[in-house]
Amino acid sequence: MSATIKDVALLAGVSTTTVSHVLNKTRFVAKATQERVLQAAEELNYAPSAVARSLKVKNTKSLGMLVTTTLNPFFAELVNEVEKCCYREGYNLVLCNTDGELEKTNSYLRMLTQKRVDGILVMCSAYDDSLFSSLIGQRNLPMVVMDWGPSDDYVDRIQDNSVKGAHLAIQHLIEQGHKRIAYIGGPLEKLPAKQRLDGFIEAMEQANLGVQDDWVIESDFEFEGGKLGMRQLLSCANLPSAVFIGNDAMAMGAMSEAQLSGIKIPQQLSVIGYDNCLYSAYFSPPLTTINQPKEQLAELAISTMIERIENPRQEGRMIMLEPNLVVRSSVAAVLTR
Amino acid sequence: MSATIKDVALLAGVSTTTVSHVLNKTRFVAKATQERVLQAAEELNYAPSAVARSLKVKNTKSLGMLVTTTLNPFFAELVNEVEKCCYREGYNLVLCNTDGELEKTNSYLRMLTQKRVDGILVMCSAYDDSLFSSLIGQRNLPMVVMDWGPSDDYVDRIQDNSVKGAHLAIQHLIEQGHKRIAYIGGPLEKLPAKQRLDGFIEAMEQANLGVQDDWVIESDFEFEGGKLGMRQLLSCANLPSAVFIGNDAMAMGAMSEAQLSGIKIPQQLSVIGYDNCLYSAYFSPPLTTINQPKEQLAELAISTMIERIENPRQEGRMIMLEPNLVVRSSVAAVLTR
DNA sequence: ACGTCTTTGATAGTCGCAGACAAACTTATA
DNA sequence: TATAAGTTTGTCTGCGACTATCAAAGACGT
Repeated sequence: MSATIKDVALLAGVSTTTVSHVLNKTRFVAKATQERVLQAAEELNYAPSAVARSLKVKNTKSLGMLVTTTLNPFFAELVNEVEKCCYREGYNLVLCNTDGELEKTNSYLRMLTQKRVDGILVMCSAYDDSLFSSLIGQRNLPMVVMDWGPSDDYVDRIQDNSVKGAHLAIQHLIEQGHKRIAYIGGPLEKLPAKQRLDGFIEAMEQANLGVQDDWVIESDFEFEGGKLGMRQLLSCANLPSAVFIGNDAMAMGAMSEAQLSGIKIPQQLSVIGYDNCLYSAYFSPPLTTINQPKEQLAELAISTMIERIENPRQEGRMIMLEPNLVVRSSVAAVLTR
Repeated sequence: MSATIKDVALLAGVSTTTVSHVLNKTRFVAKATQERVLQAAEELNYAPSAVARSLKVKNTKSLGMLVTTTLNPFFAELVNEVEKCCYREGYNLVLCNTDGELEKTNSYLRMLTQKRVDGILVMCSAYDDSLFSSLIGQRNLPMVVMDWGPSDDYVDRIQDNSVKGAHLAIQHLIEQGHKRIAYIGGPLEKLPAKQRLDGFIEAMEQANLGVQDDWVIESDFEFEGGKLGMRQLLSCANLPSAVFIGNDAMAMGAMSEAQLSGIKIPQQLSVIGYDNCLYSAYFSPPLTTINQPKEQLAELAISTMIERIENPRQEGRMIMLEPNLVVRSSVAAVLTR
């Protein structure tokens, strides 16, 4: 099949050791020899086998990433950032969509350990006991969890501080004069969804505003879920003046539904989202939302990962990321009358 | 570090051969022995090293996917489908975003060959000579190209028939009574962009409709590009009654911009997109667009890939996919007066 | 008791590369 | 001239799994 180091050595008239050394620059080799080797390699179109190399050096320079689904733009953007960091650091990224299925997750976990990836990034956002137990089975494998935490000292965690994000959103609405605020959120078994709800309630209470029961709606973080959530909200006897929606995808679905019902945004209904995905600047009207620092998140995840790969014997760390408000045009000021 | 086959053999009191055989079911082994082995493996949390295995069996059960950027929802959806197929077939997917940079592309190509992936899926859509020459350097590696074709008999190609898609779009507009039709497309060095433009012009000519020069705009397939394209279109002296936009991302940007300028869609301006991304059903109004059969595309790519892996010595094939029209609400009928 | 089958297990070589150890050769120094 | 020191390159083993080839043990017939 493809040429091996032996072929190169033969052609260059040196030992395989020498070839290995010039290719990896791992010891001095006379200029002339070096050139002979390089030329032989070139001539044979030689590509060193990373699999043989990995067997020897015990690392693969690849990372696995477990993510619910990249169909969600937020995850897609995050994966994109992660991939960028990986590339920069010389790693490959093995993409694993779990689709929220335990079986797929376990299967991938098995594949990844067999493939001897150097580490696993987890972004599944469900704090699910069964997943947790699958994970701890791999405890020897460096792992950083990006949105929920098995409370365990062996993995690093990065949290997005969704409670704060929700506060920011509600504060903004309140500052714009809103008092009647609804919430459409994600499934509560996902930590960010839960935190955003908690933050919403907390913020409302702090402002002495009531939260009406049928104004808090649990949905699924998807486009369609937003649409359905809005439909449900619109069926309420009285309507809020603003909605805080748990992520931008749902915000899109919700706005579409509301506008289809003839509701003007933001004049009749203000909307604020969460995530600040790329496309939220192109909604009609452009979406005011809470920004998650995705680049920073990816950056941190990878640097933490690499640090842990190089030094596995440290205790799990927990890093908190700060969200911030991005004002666009989907929130209107309420006229005080 | 982690347990090896030897450890398992030792614990089970058998030879490594036996362990290998029971794990791979490659020869009959007494039930009792089998169970001892399995139990030992379990006890040691044994995960066979795929890297050692790969070295011997000469395949890695992983595929590389070269894609411009998964930031574009169309690619994201496609990657998602591809990943699904890979999983089903027992392959891992190594995600490689090229960002359209030749250097990154080459670097990834090198990494992938070194990692000895079993094949490479290419979805870069630029028919760029330099990429082409990088690719043919890897001619021994199974490859399927999903949206443009190095005219070469060594790779398989899947084409989306964008010319036809453009025809479908324009036909639909014409049927709805439109005669004054503009076009905002992608960069012409990308084959689909070129084909969609060609199809647009062809369809217009067949209908004896003129295409006004400043109504065909070349942009970049991104959200912002759509916005800019629309801005440019709106600055024309006279406006069309409909726009065909080269992909859904640009359609989103364009619609946002138009609506910000107070133009009612579809009443004052009809819009038709291309790709039928998940989110296009949630535009305001929901986008009429040309559907690309993404699942089928992924399916075909993977099955073609696997076939070629199993039988590398066949000549390159070319498969054509058929787009279809999805009618939603962004195109209005023109009243004949 | 011996040979022949059948069933099951062991030995050793292989994949391609890295690196510890050491050899060969050159030059400087006593 | 012998020896030390330095420079450059080579030999050989092992990473962890697979697998071809052998070998042992038991069943069976004669």
